[in-house]
Amino acid sequence: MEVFVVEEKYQPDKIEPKWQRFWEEKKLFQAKEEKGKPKYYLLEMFPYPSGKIHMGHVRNYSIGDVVARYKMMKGFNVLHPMGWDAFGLPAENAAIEHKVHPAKWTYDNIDYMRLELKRMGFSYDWEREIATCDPEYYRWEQLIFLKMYERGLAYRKKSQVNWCEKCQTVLANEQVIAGSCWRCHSKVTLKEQEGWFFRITDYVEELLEWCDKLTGWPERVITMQKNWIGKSVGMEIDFPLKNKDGKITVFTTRQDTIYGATFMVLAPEHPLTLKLSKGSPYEQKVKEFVERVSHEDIIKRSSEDYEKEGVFTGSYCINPVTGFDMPIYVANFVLMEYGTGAIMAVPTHDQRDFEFARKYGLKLVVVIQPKETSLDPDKMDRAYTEDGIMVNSGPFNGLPNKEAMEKIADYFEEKGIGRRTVHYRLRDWGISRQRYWGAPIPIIYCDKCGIVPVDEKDLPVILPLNVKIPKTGRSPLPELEEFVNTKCPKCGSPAKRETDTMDTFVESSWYYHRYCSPHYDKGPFEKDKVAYWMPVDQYIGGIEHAILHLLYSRFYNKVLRDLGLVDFDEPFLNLLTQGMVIKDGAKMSKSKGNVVDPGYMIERYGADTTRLFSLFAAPPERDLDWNDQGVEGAYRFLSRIWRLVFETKNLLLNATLPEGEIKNKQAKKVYQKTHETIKKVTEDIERFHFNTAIAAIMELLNEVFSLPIDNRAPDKEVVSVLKDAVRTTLLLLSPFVPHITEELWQEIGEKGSIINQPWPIYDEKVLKKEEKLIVIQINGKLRSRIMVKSDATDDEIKDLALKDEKVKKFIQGKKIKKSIIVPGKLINIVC
RNA sequence: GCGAGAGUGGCGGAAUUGGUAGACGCGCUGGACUUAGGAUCCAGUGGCUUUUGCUGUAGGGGUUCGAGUCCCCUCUCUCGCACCA
Repeated sequence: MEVFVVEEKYQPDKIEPKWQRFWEEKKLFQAKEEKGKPKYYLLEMFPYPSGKIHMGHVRNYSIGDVVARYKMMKGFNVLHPMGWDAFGLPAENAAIEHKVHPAKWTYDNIDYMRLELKRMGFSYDWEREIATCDPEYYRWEQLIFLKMYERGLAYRKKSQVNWCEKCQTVLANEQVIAGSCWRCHSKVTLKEQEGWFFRITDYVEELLEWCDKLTGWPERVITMQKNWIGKSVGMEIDFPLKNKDGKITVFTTRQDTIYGATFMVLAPEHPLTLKLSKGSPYEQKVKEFVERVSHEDIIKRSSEDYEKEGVFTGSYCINPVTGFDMPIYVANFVLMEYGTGAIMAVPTHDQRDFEFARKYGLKLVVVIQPKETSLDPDKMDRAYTEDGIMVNSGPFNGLPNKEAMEKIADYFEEKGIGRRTVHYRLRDWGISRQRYWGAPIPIIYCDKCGIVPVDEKDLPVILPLNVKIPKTGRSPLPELEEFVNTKCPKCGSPAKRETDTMDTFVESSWYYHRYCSPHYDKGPFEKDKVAYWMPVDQYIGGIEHAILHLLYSRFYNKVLRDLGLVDFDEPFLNLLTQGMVIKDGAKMSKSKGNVVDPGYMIERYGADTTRLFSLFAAPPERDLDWNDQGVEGAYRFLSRIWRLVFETKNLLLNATLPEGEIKNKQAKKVYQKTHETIKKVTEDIERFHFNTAIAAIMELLNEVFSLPIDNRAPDKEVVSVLKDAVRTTLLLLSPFVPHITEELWQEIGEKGSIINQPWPIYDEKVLKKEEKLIVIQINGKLRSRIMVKSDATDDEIKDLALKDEKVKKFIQGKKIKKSIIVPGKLINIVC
């Protein structure tokens, strides 16, 4: 191709703002409920307005934008909203550090980040923008809270809670990651405190069951949710105390081993622990032990090398099936939170019990024998936890232990000493936060009437803004008399408001419903609009919310369903979890100094290049390795397209599209490649392989550059193929890089926005080639390649292959045993 | 420990159902144009090798006409849960 000097250079800063303005003025992304068009609700996890967008956002939202724009071109009615998860701690910390009010800090950040997102050219319907710190948002959250309270789904209780000293607040179990605070990573301690809970455990079975029906979710996330729910099926069994009234109830999943239970172990927090030792010579020791353990933090107690220790309480209980006197111990490895806080110890068949028994010289009885060998309790060096045949187990002797499980359960239920039970690891969701910057919990405490919900007509309970945030980080609300002091809605006497605020995960549990009718002022959302748009067809966000936000949202949606507000079971049909953005082998972070600022990238290379690189460098689920030279490559690619259009612009403006058979060989090749690319890119976008979709377009462009174009004596046919290829390239590329494609679309004389164009379709007929490349293998090894007619029969292919010079050389003097032909691909000759 | 996923050139990554391993991009090498090149264009680029091949997808074994892909064993890494009774 002849090279001409191009006056116009690709300068993204000149075109990007122009098109962003154009989209906004034409309201191209405003979604309306429309019958006759299939709806598509595309949602990306909304950001916390921390100040600036980061590369993780850029990646998440670029992925989403490709899907949104693609679906629009495919004829879907797309809802693609954006908003702000605007309550939360960093606003308070900023207030302390910079002496600026959390509200001002938050809204300033929102203003700045909205600008940044707009500079990226994302196709959001900004009319639907919401900020969760807006009373018009959280008033509905408070209303839902009241409905939940009415139904007993929100309740107050005193319990051992996770306390983050740095954040000065309570955390839900899901928010404690390996003993540390999910937000600030500092150590979490246990604390007795009263607070509000959502009864997520009421929905535990449904949440678990639906895990298997969420076929559009990554397996990984499903597994994590299942593990978190932690269902285990077993029995509760009663062990009567010896010489005392009462019993100890244990939970076990191994009732088949009960004949081998030789001692009992209680959690230090178990109510019987101190009682049982009272008055015995062991009382003091037990007290000291319990005291010591209770001061150890969660991290230490759950660490791998935590030594298993215990103390004898001085009491015994009786094994209900063997009559054996079981000494009762208290030990640090038994958790009060799980099961009943007491375990029957079977040292022969549980490794922990085994170690404990050896340490304190307790009795071992084998009750399950492996098939091959015979276990001797004195010679065992570890517990036997596999399956086997029951021994020393009275009426159950000789049975395989798996079979005995049910029989023992029946037997215990008949005798009334045990019952089948199911335990879950999932606890109720603690939503009280002792922080200021959150939605107030709409509850009033009255000395006479007790806990009284705020009247619905008095909502919202507005978070007062005229406060000073104390340096300690403690909430100013309890000291704020004008907020705290109120009247009891029931009896009218002076009363006090709840000063805890809600966990910010409550806001994010229903924002996607609110997007459907964001300005509705008669309820949380308009039912028919939610019915039209929901559920979310595609949700995109980080894997870090695999449990937290995604489990809470599933729960919340089910609550809304049971309140009669929505009529579907699950909020998110399909989920895509994108990987982290990495630089120099580590997650981008300020402390590591490897942060790439999107603002700088946009300034230097433009939004299109930034988007293109973040989509091209890795498939969405994987971590993305940020590479500055890779960005250059993306910019270079866009510059090449730019140049191609300007070099051929005059030809394109007057050209027609290809018609009929194309004679020029090279042109025909490009024409076929164009159609192949449409097919490939369409399929790749559908399965979220954006990197290979972009690679395919790059290939097409490389092919286009091979066209024999003579600017002075242009060949009509060649130019028509060029025009078709350029148009197609722009259309296929537009979801990835919308600005440059809009600009060039206009340059080649096309009318209107490219987003309003239908997605290109390929012609099956064009894909059919007259000749195909057939690979020849001999004994599975590649030896030669031949071109054969597409309609060649197997015999013809075989003949041609055997005539091939290279093949002849390899099969010389050998007998051909057989040949395998894969149509259109290869022939393998076995000899 | 349990569960899930992964291991492919110097690098990011392709190979959708067992059928040409390394698409595409980065980097690198050589060349062209140039006062210059960190612009652009052309050619090359897994390793070894007498250009004839041999070898190669963490390692070992297997199934198959044919294995990166399926099966078994081992190693390494990442993530999640972690004394869960």
